[in-house]
Amino acid sequence: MKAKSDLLAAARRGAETHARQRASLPRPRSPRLPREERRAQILAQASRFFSEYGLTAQTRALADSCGVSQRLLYSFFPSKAALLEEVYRSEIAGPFKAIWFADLKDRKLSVEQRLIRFYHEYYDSVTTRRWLRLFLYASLAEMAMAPDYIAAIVTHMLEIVVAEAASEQGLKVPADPAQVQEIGWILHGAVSHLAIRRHVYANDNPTPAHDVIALQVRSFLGGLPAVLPPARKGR
Amino acid sequence: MKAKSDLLAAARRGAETHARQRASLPRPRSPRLPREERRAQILAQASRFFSEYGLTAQTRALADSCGVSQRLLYSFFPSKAALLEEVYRSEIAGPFKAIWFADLKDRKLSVEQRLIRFYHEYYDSVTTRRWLRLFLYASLAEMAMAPDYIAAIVTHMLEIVVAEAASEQGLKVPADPAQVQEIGWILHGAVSHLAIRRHVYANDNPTPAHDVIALQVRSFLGGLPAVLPPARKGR
DNA sequence: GGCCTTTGTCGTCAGTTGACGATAAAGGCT
DNA sequence: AGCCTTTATCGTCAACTGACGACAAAGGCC
Repeated sequence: MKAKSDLLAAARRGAETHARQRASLPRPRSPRLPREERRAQILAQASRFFSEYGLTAQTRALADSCGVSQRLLYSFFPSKAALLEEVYRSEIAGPFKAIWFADLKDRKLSVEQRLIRFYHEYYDSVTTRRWLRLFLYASLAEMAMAPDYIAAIVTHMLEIVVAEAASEQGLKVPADPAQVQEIGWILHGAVSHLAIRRHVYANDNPTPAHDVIALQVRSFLGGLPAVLPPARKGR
Repeated sequence: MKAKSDLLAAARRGAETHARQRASLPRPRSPRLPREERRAQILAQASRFFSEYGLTAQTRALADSCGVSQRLLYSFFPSKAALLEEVYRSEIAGPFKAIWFADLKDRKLSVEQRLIRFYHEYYDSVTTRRWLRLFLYASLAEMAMAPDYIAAIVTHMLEIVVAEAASEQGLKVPADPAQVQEIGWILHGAVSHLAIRRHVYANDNPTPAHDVIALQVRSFLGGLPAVLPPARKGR
């Protein structure tokens, strides 16, 4: 059982800290870079790093993984908390593409085609290992941003999905937005949970994720008449 | 923005450490308890504590929240890692009730009734805030138990659910168990994600959880013909 | 080459943090 | 009460950890 003894070490340290210290190699000086370039590099590495080892992982280990001294971090970010905020801001809302809203409403394609295409892209570019783990770590630590993100973006998206699907099948959308959202969450939750299973629970299944998503979309659309009433008149 | 400055403090410490130290009150001596009783009490508090503040929260803060000295913890558990293992073992597989397997196969009720009843109980007694947060913290830290739990229990359960639902609707179950599981995960993932949203993302929606679950079950059953082929012959 | 701004590192401090040896308080037993 | 086993705490150690003042190295510019 590898995880057992490593659990704390992995969670707290974050990486092979001290690897160099122990060997007492003084670490080759990092080449001079323009300020913004170095800052971007550190930020990029920080998201990888904290997404893997958690928000409590240490600044020394992060600096090591960036190949710079720990002190340098503090010339770009006033504190670790500020760095974490920056990582979160740049990584969470970033990958969401505005064009998806338009694509979801594009009636040149069937709703099934639109949903499958959308969730394929969503799964590949939003719910990546990195994104998911950051989002979960931040939510668990009660940085109150998960609700913001969900409220601002996903909620709107769910309503579009349900409206389009209902319209195509001649079903009536409830007046209560909370009700509409929970119906949209049926599909969105299934896809999100697939990502969590694969990226966080490491529950691997040989079926390709894209095939599973197509399955989920078909199930959702097939089940819609069981949860929505028929529309009043013809349309 | 409360979360900002508290983020690290909350994640690392865990509670109002030092509250007493600062006030320099010497903490009233804890009453003598039988060994097993004290041990159970500490274990119970430890699950509450670590589920809230994460596995990296500190033993001193835990001891404070138990009302005992930090040293006492080490007379019951050889190390923090051992304590965490114990917490995990006692909390994760524990709430799963063997009787659910039998209830799911009880054909005196419709599959819809069985699934709604089962997932109501599952939601209330397994995917609690405490359970979920522990499970997520442990999975993120790569204690390799999530796969164990899923493999041992959930997988079996998914196969029963799909078999029962398919049978009732005269649908054929694929020979490939991976395929069957992914179909079961459509519903299980939706329910699990509901729990994550409410307990971890703090995404509250006025709709009662039990109503949402009923909705999810109806959607799943209604969508089944769209993902499973009809059975070969009559049954 | 000398100067000077910018970039990066050293070394250290104060507060933590897991762990544990030594010791004290409880309370049962006689 | 005196003794002894069990339970609980004190005090401390060594490693860790966020933060930062002081200093060194680059490299452009004249």
